[in-house]
This record gives sequence, structure tokens and C-alpha cells, in this order.
Amino acid sequence: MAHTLEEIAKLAGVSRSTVSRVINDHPNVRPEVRERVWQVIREVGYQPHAAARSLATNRTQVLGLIIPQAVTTLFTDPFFPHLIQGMAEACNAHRYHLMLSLFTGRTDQESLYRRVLRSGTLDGVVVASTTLDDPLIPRLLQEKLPFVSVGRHREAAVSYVDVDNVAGARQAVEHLLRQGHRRIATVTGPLAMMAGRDRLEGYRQALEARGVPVDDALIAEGDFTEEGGRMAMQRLLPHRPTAVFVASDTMAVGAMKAIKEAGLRIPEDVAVVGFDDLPVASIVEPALTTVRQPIERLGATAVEVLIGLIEQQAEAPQHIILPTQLVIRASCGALSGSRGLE
Amino acid sequence: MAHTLEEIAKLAGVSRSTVSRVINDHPNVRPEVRERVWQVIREVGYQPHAAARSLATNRTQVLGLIIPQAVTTLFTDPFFPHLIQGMAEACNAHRYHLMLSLFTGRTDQESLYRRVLRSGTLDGVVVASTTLDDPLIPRLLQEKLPFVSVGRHREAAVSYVDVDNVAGARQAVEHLLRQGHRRIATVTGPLAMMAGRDRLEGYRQALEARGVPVDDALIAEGDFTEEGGRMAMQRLLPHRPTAVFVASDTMAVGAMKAIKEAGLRIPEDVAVVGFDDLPVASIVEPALTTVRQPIERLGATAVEVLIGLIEQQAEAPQHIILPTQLVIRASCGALSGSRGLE
DNA sequence: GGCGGTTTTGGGAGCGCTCCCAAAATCGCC
DNA sequence: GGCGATTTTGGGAGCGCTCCCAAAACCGCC
Repeated sequence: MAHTLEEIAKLAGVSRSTVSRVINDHPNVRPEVRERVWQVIREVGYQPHAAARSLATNRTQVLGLIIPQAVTTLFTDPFFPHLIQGMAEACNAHRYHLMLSLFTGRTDQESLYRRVLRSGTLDGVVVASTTLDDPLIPRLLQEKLPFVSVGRHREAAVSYVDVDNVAGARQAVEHLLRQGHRRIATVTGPLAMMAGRDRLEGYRQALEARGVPVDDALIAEGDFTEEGGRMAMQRLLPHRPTAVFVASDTMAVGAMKAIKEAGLRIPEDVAVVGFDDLPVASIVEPALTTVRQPIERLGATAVEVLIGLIEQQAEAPQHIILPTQLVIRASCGALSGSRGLE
Repeated sequence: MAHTLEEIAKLAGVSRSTVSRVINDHPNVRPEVRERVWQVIREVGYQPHAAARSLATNRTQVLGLIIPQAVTTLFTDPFFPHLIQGMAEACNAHRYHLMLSLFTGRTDQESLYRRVLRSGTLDGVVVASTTLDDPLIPRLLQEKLPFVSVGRHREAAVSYVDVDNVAGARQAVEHLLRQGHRRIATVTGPLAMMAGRDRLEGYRQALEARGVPVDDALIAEGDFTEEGGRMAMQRLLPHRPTAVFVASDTMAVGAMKAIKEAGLRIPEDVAVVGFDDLPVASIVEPALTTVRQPIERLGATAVEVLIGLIEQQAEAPQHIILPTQLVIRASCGALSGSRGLE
């Protein structure tokens, strides 16, 4: 049975303003009054009405996660549950709620953007998985709603949290080079996305730093799905790479399938390195050498930056890059079952 | 720049009541007035303020998903992202928002329950993954907040949506029996959960229907994690089963690891059947024969039942059981790579 | 006790919407 | 045109909270 603040005031023998001051931790309430009010609150199990608070304060304590792409192609990527886990924990720790907004197609997008961004429902949003031409970020800038992008963004005004995709990819390719490989292919992420581009850039940098010429025939674009990885690998195999850096673990699973279907062995005929260190990396056979990105920490950091933007009204955009780490397994450079870090 | 309903009324030359009647599709507005108001709304990009509507109507258009267990042990199970995907799409289709409430431990649980259930934030909740002794469902009944359980529940007053765990498990074990197996083990889910119990019941029923005695030494309880599955399988192997029904794909991955670590072959030495048909079922080697449960449809159905409870004020609890389907792969009864349905 | 300064308290009003009921307008019939 | 019935419209008030400012209370000093 819901109680109102006025009822608590009556039960405690004070005014509604005093009750408000108590629950919002304002000064200028005598300690014995404060304690009396808290006692009534505890006995009654009073919980303030969220909408009333929101209408009065213009704050909701709710953060949104917006994933603009079609859920059938992206949300089944295990990256997102881990991101959400990190975000949910950070929200809980700061007494915020997390609301999911997943878009299922372009047809309803404008209507859903308007509903989500303009109804006063959210204090701010975390945006994940935008393409470079997605209208969402200009829209958010226009609405003046605080937001943080998960993934690097070109606009200086955009706060973002990302991992060091360039350095991570470079590390992966350097590992292949140290293993003696010179004919190294890559399955990129979508080049319409910044992560896709950055991981390709790391691949290039590693080759060029060792004076290995970059061969466009050894570059095939994937779409971050397992099937896309398999098809991209099929396009690369006629060019006889001895190794491949695949820009996500999910695509690496597909690439490994293509290699095996061609009757080739991993790592003897084609060594494979992925990117993410999803749980599937240790389930496939041979277990996948990959670049670990701290996905949960990415989500948690995005939430913390966003809360900072909301509560401090900070003007300066923040750019945070988290480190990656190479995890060596059997697909390249380790004995079966071992778990080496570099 | 947010506009108020009063501003729209001024611009359209009508009262606030007329604007309210227009946006809420009430009768008794002249068509030309209605069109004039919509034109102003479109030009201005007006979106009603959610908190104000909520305060006036006692409705939020927000549904919660509550997963009471610690996220570090359950949310990484791929069952949940698929459930969420189905829910999110159903919410979008009905113009509701989906809010996630993940609990990170028992210490903050009471506080978070109170905040989530008593602040007027949610119109209703979907509850997933409760144990039989979890206080959440009695709490929800007490609060009178509409809710739907994902997973069968013993209380007749509880609406739920589930798959036919008993029949699915029976189907899996019947498949093993048809393959000639008689020494069939099982890794159960947690027996504190209804799904854990129902899948064990299906295992029992299939054996008893063929006059095969149930041997308790061939039953080991797991906890729905990969590691739990591996350890349960290690306990079963000394009893020399020729086949095993594992109550989830995630645990089956662990069981397969234990079998291989013991130097045994799948399916020649030990045949394996899982439950879920998660994506990992076709990634492991050999690919896993498993019982497919329509997880997305489970989520979508739960949302639809819940919206029905909220909007129709239905008094009668609903119990919906979705069918399962056996998917035959190489871990038991199929040639490598084929995808047979039965 | 009186005074000035500071702390504490209470009540009005506003946040942006919905609903109710009385007033105004319209309609159809005679 | 008048009448009764029906439709349309507008303004007050309420939803539950926060904030502001005036009033009341308290404190310390002379």
C-alpha cells in the first residue's frame, strides 16, 4: 500500500518540507526530528513516488542503453550481454536504473528516438555500436541530453569510452610476426564502424613496422557475425595466408570453420588470432588466441562517466581508452589448454 | 527544447483538455480540430512528459525484468540475452520500455526490491530464474504489482510462461534409448529450481516408460554453469555411462570437456544431448544434439501476457507452455555437420 | 529581558499532465 | 424559432513531490 510524503509528515508530526529535507539529506533539521522521521519511514516502508520526484526535479535516476542496429544481428553477439552486465552493476552501485532501448529496424527508428529522447524518461544515455553515419549522435547533441559513446568517435564534443583497438590489433599481428608468419591476412570488422577501422589500422601498423608490405588481397571485410567471418575467410583462403587476424571472436569462430572446411589445420596450416576474449574463445577447438578487451569494465566506465556528466554538469567531453591484453591459446603459439598472457 | 501540452494548446488555439483528448485518442473532438492539433504537434516535435503522465495516470509504460540471482553466475549464461531480445522486441511493438533489474548479491536485495517495486516506476515485471524459496514472488503477490514468471511455478495464483521441460527432457532421453543406450546418465540443473526438477522428471519418465531402472549413481546435480557441468560429469564418469542428458547447453559444454579430458570420444564412448539450442551448440566439436527451446518467444510471450494483465486487469492467472523440439547433431545420432530435426 | 543573528520549520505554489463537470455549441425535430 | 437531446469544449483541481520565502524558534551576548 503506497504512502505519500504527506502521510509520513502527519505520522511524524512535521511538515511535508521537513520530510523532504530528511529523505534528501538536507541540512537544517534537528537530529531528533530527523531520527523521528526516519523511524516512521522504516516502520511504514515508505518509498518516494518516482514520477512525482522526477516532475519536480527534472531527474529520473534512469540511464538508457541505446543499441541502434537491428537486434537480430548484433544483440546475439556475446559482446553486449557482457557490456550490459558491467553497466547494470555500475547502475546498481550508484542507485540508477538501466533501461534498454533496442531498435529493430529503420522504420520505427524516428518515432522511437523521439519517444526515448524527448519524454523526460532518461537522465542520460550510453550509445553502443553506432556506424559513422548514424544520425543518433548528432540527434543527441541537438537534444542536449547527456550521453557517452561506447566506441571512439571522431567528434571532439562526444564523450566516449573504448579499448585501444589499434594497439590491441597491433599486438595480435606482432604475435603472428614473432611466430615467423609473413603472409598474414585479416578479417576486418565493418569499416563503417570506428572499431572496424581501428583494428585494421593496428594490423597495418604492425606489418609496416616490420617492413612487411600490406597486400590488399589479404584483407576481407566481415560484419561481426560468425557467418560473415566464415564467408570473409573463404575469400581469403585462395590467397594462401599462413595466419589470420580476425577482428572479433565471433567472426573468428566462423573463420575457423572455413579453414577446417577447406581441409586445413589450425594452427599448423593457418594460425588464427581473434579479438574480444569472449567465453567462446576457450570453447572452440583449438582454443583461440585472442585480444582480451575488458567488456564489463567498458560498460561500468561508460556508466560512471555518464553519471559524472549528469551530476557534475561537466562541460568538457571525456575520452577514456582502456588497455587490451593478448591471451595466447592453441590457435596460435601455445600448447593445447594453456592460457598464456603476454 | 521541450514543449508543454499547454503550449501546444495555445499554438493550436484550443484548451489543454482538447489537446489531451487528441493525443490520447478520445472521442468527442471535431475532426478539423483534431487535425489542427496534430499538425502543431508534428511541426513542434512535441512529446508528452512521461513523469507528468505517470503521476496523473498511475501508469509508466515501463516493464521490468528482474533476475534475482547474482549476475556473475547467471547473466553470462547465453539464455538471458536471448530472453531479453525477445522481450525487448515485444516491448517495442507495444510501446513499452524495458528496464533491467539485476541483483548483485543478497546484501542489497531488500533495498533494491523496495526501490524497484514501490516507487511507481514499473507497470509490471517479468521475473526470471527464481529458486523455489526466493522471497521475491510472495513479495510481488503482496505488493499487488502485476507480474509474470518465466518458469513454471507451483502457486496457482502465479502467471507463468515456460517451455515443456518434462516433455523436452523425455524426448532427449528417448532419442538416446532409440540409439540403443541403456546406461544413460544425467547432469541436472539446480534442483532448487523448477526447471532443474522438471528436466530430471522427464529423464525419469523416459527411462521408466522403457522399463529401464533409474540408477541414482547416474544422476549428478549441476548449477547451469559450464564449470558446474564439467564437475558433475567428472563425478558421473567413474560409473561408466554410455550416454548423458545434460540439462543445459552451457553445462553440456563443460561435460564434453570432462569427457575429452578423460580420453573418451564423443559420441562413440559417451553420447551427449543438451538442452536449449544456444549458438554454442553448433560451435562445439562435435556439434551438440540438444532440445531447442524458443527462448526469444518465451520472452516475447511473457511480455504479452504481462501487458494483458496490466491493461485488461485480468484476474485469472495464465499458464502458457511452449513446445520444445529435438535438434540432432553429431554429439549423438547424426553425421558431422548435419542438422536434423525430429 | 531585549536584541541581533542564525537555525529550523511550515505552507504556498509549481512541475506537466489527466479527468471531471459545467457551460457552450450543435443537431434534429416539431 | 424553440425545445430537448447530444456533442464539444474549457477551466479547476488533483496526482506526489521539491523549492522558496516568510515566520517562528533558538542561541549568545550585553
